[in-house]
Amino acid sequence: MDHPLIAKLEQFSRLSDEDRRTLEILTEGPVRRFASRADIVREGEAPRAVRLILSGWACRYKQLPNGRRQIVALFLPGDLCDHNVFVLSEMDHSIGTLSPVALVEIPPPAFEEMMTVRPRVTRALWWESLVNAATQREWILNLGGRDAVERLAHLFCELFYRLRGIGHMQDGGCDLPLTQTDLAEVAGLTPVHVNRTLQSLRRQGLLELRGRRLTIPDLPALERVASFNPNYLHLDRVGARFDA
Amino acid sequence: MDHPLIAKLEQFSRLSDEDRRTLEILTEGPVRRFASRADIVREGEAPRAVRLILSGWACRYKQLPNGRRQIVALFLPGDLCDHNVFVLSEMDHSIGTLSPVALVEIPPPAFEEMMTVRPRVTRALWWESLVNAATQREWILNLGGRDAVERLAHLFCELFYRLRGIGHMQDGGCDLPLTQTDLAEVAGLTPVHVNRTLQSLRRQGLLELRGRRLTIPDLPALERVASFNPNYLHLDRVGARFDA
DNA sequence: ATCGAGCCATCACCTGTGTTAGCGTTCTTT
DNA sequence: AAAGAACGCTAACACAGGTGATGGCTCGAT
Repeated sequence: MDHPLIAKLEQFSRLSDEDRRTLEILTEGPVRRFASRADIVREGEAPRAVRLILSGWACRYKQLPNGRRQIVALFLPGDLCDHNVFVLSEMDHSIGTLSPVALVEIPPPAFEEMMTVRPRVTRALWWESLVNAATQREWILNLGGRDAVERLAHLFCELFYRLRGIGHMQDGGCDLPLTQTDLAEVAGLTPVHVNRTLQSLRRQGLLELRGRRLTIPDLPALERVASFNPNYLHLDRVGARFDA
Repeated sequence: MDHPLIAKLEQFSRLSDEDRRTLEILTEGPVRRFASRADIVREGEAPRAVRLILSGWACRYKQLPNGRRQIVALFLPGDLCDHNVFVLSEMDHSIGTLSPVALVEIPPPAFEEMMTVRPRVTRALWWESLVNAATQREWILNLGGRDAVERLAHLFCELFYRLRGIGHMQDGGCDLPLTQTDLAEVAGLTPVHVNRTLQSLRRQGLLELRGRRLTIPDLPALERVASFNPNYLHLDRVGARFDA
């Protein structure tokens, strides 16, 4: 398998062999593995290292006193849990897995040293954190401005682009470990209504969803339904990699 | 009036006279003024400088093709529009004013130079950008997990803390330039329902709102209604400034 | 002094989503 | 092989919030 962080950053800028090697060395620490549905960090704990997801799906989530849980971000392979967390004394949210996950923890000093010697990588990492922020904003728009059908359609469009960027889409399809309850916690809906909404998307031929496999037969159509605009992903070099 | 950025950063760490002077010099460029309801930057434009709000209220917003507008962040005096935007080639959202605004634009080189010579300020700026990210997450939770009453109550709690941090709360009250339509665009509601909800908050004695002035007579009560937890604002030094 | 534009308020009605409950299937565990 | 848990699906009903329309107030422009 290709290195997911390198694959991700190369969507933004071309990296030299030297850059790539630096990233490989940085992330070759011991691999930590987590079961599905386990917590990686909990709200209230002190942040320690920078974490890189190597495989599997994870999420940031926050819990309300009434028991409701809201997923506020999804982590896919190649995603970093914010570079500078260690400035903060306490986590304001938890990070948990949605499937079995493998990750490495990058020691902050190694991270900072790399920033001084590899400017192109540093710039690419700034890009990645700005894209994260933009994605958060898009989720706010999604929750505040779109109805259930548009909201789920938008989520699947985003996942399509993000998974393709790390080479996880094969012929319009991907593995989707999320349950309908997970989707509900992402979309701010109830599981029942997620089910209704998925039925509707399927009936319209916008989605196939069998077992743990998602297929998007007609991405442009889905994008139209979602009023999806990928500009917030800032995929500057995408033409170089995916055009015919 | 005190320097709003310095006031803000001192909620996180104590700054030296030297640090303060550096920040003052950095932000003493020409002041640009905008009328109320004007755009500062538009989606699609290339980002240029780092902007610091000196006075007035502004917002990031995104527009849906159906005309709906969603405010995804509020800027108060002392707030910076992300440090590193200039890495991106194109804005994915617009920034507009909600009241008359004065701001300075900090040239990126000056910014970067400061980062190399004033580590404590740099750290404080990291803190500020992490707090921004945390606030975005909290807004996602707000939209996804809370009903209209809780949502508006939460917003007013957040504004209380943020305004207090920059010295803009006087005896439990502040000026609130937002119209009910603005509140609707923040909270993902219709203006009509915002009106209903404000009535309800007023009837419960949680809020006074006359003219452009907001008073919160009983913050703890409002916090309870909102299930507000200020941990996401990471006000590490707050005890040093506001305790009796 | 008058006009018009915002803004706040209110009403009646409608609809998207939540709630509760139940059933069948598939996976896991033993 | 059996039992239980998790998950997907459905249905009937309830309600929070959206829609559209209207009136009154305030305030700046003419």
